[in-house]
Amino acid sequence: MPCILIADDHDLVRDTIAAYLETAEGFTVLTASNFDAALDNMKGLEAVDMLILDYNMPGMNGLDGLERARKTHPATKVVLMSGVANKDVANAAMAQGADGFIPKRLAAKSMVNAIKFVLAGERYFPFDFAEPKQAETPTGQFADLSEREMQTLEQLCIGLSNKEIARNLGVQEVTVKLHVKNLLAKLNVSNRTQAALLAKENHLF
Amino acid sequence: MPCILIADDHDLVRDTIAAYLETAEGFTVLTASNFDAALDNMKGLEAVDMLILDYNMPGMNGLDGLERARKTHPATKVVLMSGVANKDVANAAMAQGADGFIPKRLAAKSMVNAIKFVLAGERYFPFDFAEPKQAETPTGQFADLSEREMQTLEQLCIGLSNKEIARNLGVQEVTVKLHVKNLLAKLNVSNRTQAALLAKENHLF
DNA sequence: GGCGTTCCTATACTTTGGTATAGGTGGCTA
DNA sequence: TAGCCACCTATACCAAAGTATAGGAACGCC
Repeated sequence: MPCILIADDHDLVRDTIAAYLETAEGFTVLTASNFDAALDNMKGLEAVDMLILDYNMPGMNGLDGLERARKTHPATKVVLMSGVANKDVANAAMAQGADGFIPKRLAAKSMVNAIKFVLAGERYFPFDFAEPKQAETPTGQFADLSEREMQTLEQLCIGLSNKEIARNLGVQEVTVKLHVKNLLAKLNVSNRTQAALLAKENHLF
Repeated sequence: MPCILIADDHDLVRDTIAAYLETAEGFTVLTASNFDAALDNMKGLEAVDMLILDYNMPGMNGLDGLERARKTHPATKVVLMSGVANKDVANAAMAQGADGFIPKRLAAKSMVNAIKFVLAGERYFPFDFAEPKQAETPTGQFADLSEREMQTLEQLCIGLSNKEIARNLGVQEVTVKLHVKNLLAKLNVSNRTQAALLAKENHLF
């Protein structure tokens, strides 16, 4: 029977998940309330098949905890769990060798499926994180770009020059320069390349 | 008990998968050897929970088949299966509303897990497709960049100016300009923004 | 009407980016 | 040894990008 260690500083969250995995699935479940306690717990017995780490937890220190856990216990599957983390964190975690990433909004049944997946040797990555649909109203920093500035940004994102953009938008080059200048300020970046990169990172275009 | 319809023109593949799902999991499995036969099969009974479509199959016509299947049977989960398709196809399929994508190289056990996933209302997307690791030797156009040019490109990808790059690399600004000019030519793009975008698209940095 | 906003244009300017040409170093290789 | 290549530097020039300031047209809003 698989043995799972859950480390999360929220007692309620940790214990309910543990209880669910124990009763519904029959897993052996250990718990810890912070990162160091988790590693301590694993020292005694080497039979922990999976370690579930809360991303926001004392001692975790972002992805450092992941790295440390993987180094000290290479045979144990390590899965990150988070309630707030975004796609980038999940991607980074997977890139650093996590065996899975569990958003807390996942249904209990799906979480179990994910865990089984990982125990079977697969890696679990929640689909909605793969290409998160951008909110129709652009988020945060992009929200207060004007119509024209947004169109300009779009052209920046294919690497066009001011002249080309001017032609495409049917305005003078000076106007494009103005738009560029303004959008750089609004996005808080210092040149067009950074603006394009930023927009791409946020999957705007 | 879930009812699954598998459509694949390779008899061996189709029937072994069907047999496996029937015996090992107890699913009810129907089969079809091309796309139109699959749709015909579904006309009679409305109880097909999941439709597994081979991406390369007579009548499938790329992602057209996916669209047609989804329109005519909105209640049925549709999963695409392929032995050769790459990440882009998988992404496109998921974007068009497929409930899952199964590469044929998946272990049988994992495939079952994926199917259960989808039947449970999740969407399955194989992790290795999410961020395919770039070949260590940079592909094609990036292959003949020199060491320094590659380093320069890396800095371009965070939107730095020539001056900043020069400082970071410990050389004069003119030298950076030279590297930039050369790498633009090698990558066949016309400015630094396009170079950065291109590198990012290929997940170089 | 006056006000604020977005959008457009203009002139003028500085900085940055990109090209061209030339030359020096060191390493590798035929 | 000669030749190639990656790398660095220099001078010079032109094009593109970005800044600053000013003003006009159109719109909605109080």
